[in-house]
Amino acid sequence: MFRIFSIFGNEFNFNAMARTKEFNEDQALDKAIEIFWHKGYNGTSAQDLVTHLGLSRSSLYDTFGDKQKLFVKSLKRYQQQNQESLIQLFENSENIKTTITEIFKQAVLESLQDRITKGCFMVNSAVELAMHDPEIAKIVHDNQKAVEDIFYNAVKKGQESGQISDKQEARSLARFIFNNYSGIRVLARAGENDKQVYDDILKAIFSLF
Amino acid sequence: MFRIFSIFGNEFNFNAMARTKEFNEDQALDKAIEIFWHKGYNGTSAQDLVTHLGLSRSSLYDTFGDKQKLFVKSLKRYQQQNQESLIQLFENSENIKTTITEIFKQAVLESLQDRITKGCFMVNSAVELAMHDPEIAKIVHDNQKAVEDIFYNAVKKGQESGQISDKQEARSLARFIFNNYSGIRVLARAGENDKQVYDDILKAIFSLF
DNA sequence: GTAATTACGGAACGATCGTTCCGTAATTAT
DNA sequence: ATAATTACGGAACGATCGTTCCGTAATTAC
Repeated sequence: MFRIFSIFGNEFNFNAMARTKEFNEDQALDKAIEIFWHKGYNGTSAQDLVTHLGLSRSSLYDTFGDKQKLFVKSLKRYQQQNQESLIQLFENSENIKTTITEIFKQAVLESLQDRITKGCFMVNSAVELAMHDPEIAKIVHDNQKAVEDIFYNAVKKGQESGQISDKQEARSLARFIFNNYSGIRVLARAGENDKQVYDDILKAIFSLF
Repeated sequence: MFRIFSIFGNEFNFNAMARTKEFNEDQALDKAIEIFWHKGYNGTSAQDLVTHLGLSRSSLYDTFGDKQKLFVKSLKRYQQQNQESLIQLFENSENIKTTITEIFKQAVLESLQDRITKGCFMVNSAVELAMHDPEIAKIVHDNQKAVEDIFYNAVKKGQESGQISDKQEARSLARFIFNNYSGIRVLARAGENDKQVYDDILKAIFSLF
């Protein structure tokens, strides 16, 4: 920090140093994502955060402000990470339809593998908080639009290259895909672990295009 | 209440009467459904319940046990009500596919009309609680199976009468329909109020069968 | 070293949580 | 009227909530 005081026309420069943080902020945020994802906002106590993040109450509050601010920062980070990996998947994709099926199959795999099925942090937050917290609502809505657009661009590209049937409008298909992705994540969160249920849904989805 | 005491071989019958409840238990449950649906389990305080149900703490606890028991009873009642109305819809249906579209259109209407969009109480509870409360998980899972079966029977009937294409397996289609219904309810809970988004999804869904 | 600043660990705060308890009201058979 | 029972209103409980505060540790320019 660097401060300048001016007293009676004389300037004094103070360049005082402070103790360095003993933890990495991004790593702490990743831990916060984990526990908020698992337990939800209301289900996660300040003590849970202290324990799971491994830093003291004061450090936690000094760094992130309060519980709501930490949650918002976690959710935004999660959003950004997922959005980037989604974009990358389509950038490296040779066949759009195959990539979309891979995305769904991956979601199903996660649902079946995870001993603790967490669903989707964004869907969970939407259901728990969007209605009562405008800031969360905006993040959820922005995410929806962003993901929808990523699917839209992918579908459009797929239709132009003939990989995807153009019987459905690209925008409609993108929204349809997003909707089914949400549904599957809810199913996972609800603890469904019968692979056949997911496979049946995927079969129906991908017979559409 | 009726009690029998036996003292030294003599039986004494006591038939003592008590004050009558000033509220209707089912009406109170409906109020509980409302507020739990709106605010979620963790978001609803005991004071919220007292205020919204209009009865005292003691009456509330005497009647329903505790908050979790009241929630379970509310969710079960909601499940039963919805299941019955769904069955009735298909019993009175002349065209299965039309009825299914009506169900979705109704969900969309509710999402757009409600000033406070509550989504679906079952979906909300699944996301918030199924993972941490086995009793809720069972209700959610039973509901999923029951609703899936209702759709399955309806689809099968529709396919036999030629109202629904039999290109899709009935079981697969039923699960697909359920999945999209969940998705739409999440969208509503997230506050989506652009009719075009819902219409696009419905268009895609119903082009499948 | 000293001064200045920030990080840390943990105690402590007031508020709210879900729940219990108590005194009184209501009800009806006796 | 009395006895027996349950319902009611509201105060009160201990526990936990999110948050703040304080004393000490660490860091670096001077």
